[in-house]
Formats: sequence, C-alpha cells, structure tokens
Amino acid sequence: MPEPLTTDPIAEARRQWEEHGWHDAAGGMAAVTAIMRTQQILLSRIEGVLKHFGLTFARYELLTLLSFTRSGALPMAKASARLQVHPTSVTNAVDRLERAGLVRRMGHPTDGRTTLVEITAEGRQTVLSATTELNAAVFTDPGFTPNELDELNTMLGRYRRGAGDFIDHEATPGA
Amino acid sequence: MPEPLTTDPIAEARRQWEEHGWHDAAGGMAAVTAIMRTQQILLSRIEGVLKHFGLTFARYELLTLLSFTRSGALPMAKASARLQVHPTSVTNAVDRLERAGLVRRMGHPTDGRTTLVEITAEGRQTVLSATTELNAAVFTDPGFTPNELDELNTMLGRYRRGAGDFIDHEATPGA
DNA sequence: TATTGTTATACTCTATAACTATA
DNA sequence: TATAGTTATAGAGTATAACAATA
Repeated sequence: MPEPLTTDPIAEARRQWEEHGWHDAAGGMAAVTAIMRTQQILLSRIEGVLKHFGLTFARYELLTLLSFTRSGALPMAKASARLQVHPTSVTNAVDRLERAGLVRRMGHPTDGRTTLVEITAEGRQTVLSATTELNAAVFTDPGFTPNELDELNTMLGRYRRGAGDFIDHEATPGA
Repeated sequence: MPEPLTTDPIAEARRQWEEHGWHDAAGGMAAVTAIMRTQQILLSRIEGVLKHFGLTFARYELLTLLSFTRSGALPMAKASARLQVHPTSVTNAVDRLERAGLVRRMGHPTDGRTTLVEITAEGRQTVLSATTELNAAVFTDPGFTPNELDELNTMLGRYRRGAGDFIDHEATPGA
C-alpha cells in the first residue's frame, strides 16, 4: 500500500465539486464516497480475520445464515434471497464450502428441483470460532461510538427500506 | 434478482446475535453489515449511470482526479496513492481508458522511471457528461436528508481519519 | 409453461511475485 | 540499493445466457 495521504481526498473532491458550482450534489457525493471508502476499510479488517479460517465474507455470511436455521439447511434460492446475492454467487460459495467440508448439498425431500445446503458439524465449529474472533476484533469496537452505531443503524435501515431492500412492517433496526 | 424480503435481514441477524449472548458486538455487527449493504446499493445505482459512458466507478474516479489537476496529468504512483488503490489497479484502469481514448500515457520529462497519465479532450468531455448525469441521478438526492448527509460526512470522516486513511491537520469534512 | 439450479463464459477489482528500467 | 511501472498469474464477486431437470 502507498504512503499515507496528508489530506482527506474526499474533502478535497468536495471542494472541487463546490468550485465547479455543483453545490446541490457536493454533500451527497462526499457522503456516498465516504460510505464506499468506509466499506472498503471494514471489509479489509473483516477479511483479515476470516482469512485465518479459510473464509471470505460472502462464505462466512452463508455459514452464519445456515447456522441460524432450525434444521441447519436451506434451499439455494432461499439463501440467495436472504443474502441478497446472485444465484450463481451462491452456487460458487457452496462449491467452495462443500470442498472444505463446511456444508453439504442434499436433495429436497418433496421438490426434485431444489437443492438444500446443510451446514456440517465442522461448519458449525468453524463459524462459531470465526464469529468469536470477529466479534472481538471488529464488531465489539468497530471504531464508532455507541451513539454513532445507533445513528448508523437507524439511518441506514431507513435508507435500505427506502431503496426497496425489504418490505418491513414498521420495525426500526436502531436502538 | 430475487423477490423482496418481508423482513430486514440485518435486524434479523442482530436478533440472533443478541440471542447468542453477543450483546457487546450486536450493534457493531449490524452497523457494519448495514454499511456493506448500503455501499452495494449505491454502487449499483452509480454503475447503472456510468454504464452509459462505458465507465466503471474506478475508472470514473481516475478520470475525475485527472480532470481536477492543473496539467491534467499525474504520475501513476500519485494516482494510486490518491485513489487509495493498488498500483496494478491503476495500470489496468489506464489500459482500458487509454484504449477508449480517454487518457494517454506520457513519459516524465525528468524522471525516466515514471509514467504520466494525461486526460484527453475526449476524456474531459466524457467525465463532464458522466458527472452531470451522476449528480442528477444520484448525488443530488442520494436518499438521505441534508442533516443525515452532514452526520454521515462527519462520522465517516472521523472514522476514516482514525483508521489511518489520511493524516489531516484538523479539518472536518462535514458541513 | 414456469421454476430451480448448474455450467460456461466473461468482466470487474484485487493481490503477489517476477521482471525491466531508471535513480 | 531503492523506486516506478508492467506483466503474468491467480483469486474474488458479479452477471448473462444456455441448459437440464422437475413442477
């Protein structure tokens, strides 16, 4: 990685936006770019931890989802919908996880078309260890104050709902 | 894309975190996951616009950076540092942009090692059109209130500085 | 005819290592 | 010896299209 910058590149971009007269868009541009960059930093921290377990964030999320299920199994399409990723991404993730022995493919008992993904005992063990380390290394102190976390959860929850990410009754994620 | 969810998957994950006794990490997990997801939504909106210009977000950012330079040119390493991406990513982006006629590679006048990237007239035209459309379609109304934008800029600016993203004197990006 | 999932293909960005050329 | 950049290679996620099997 390169040397540290001596000035905030996003603040600098915002200044340029203002100079070009794009006042209405400057704040939005800065916030959107900041979200992009923050995601990058967080993802890099997370994947640094998950690497120890041979997992990527996408595969970790799939394992976590399965581990929270009563039966430990889910149809591929359900996993795709819940994780909000493309079906081929699930196929790919399951391929890798299956090769690692963390999940297993099974036929559906009544619908011959659907494939069930089931987490294995080893998968449960792995996701538990990974979560423990992730919680300690990132989630317990992600770099925001408790107050900021509440604001983020409220604000982004509202944003995601507005973007059609989910149809919710009225529950507010924050607090 | 799959059918819309009837419940917020992040709120659901948070509930599971609480149930497992991971109270200290639940809020951080939810906020971090929300940032990830929000980034995905925003990026998809942005790339939907940039597609009309044959650009990706990474290439758009490079073009924008060059267009804000006095001379319209920058050494590869400088671009890498400013955009906070890997040198090979810059090489790749410049390859594509050069093939599209939007930038041009030039030798450095005094240092034979460095390559300068210069934006072409067509590149300037393209980045201006793209910015106009991006501002209208996304940045002017990104889905957050002006107040929320300020909070995001302040909060994420502080976060990025804390993460060592840049060494700033004291300037606060928000407001 | 519609749905589920896989395969093939392709295109991102990212990262490491090996290499050339220059300072 | 250190720096700048390219190349080769590999891996990740994402996406479209074609296809098989089943409902």
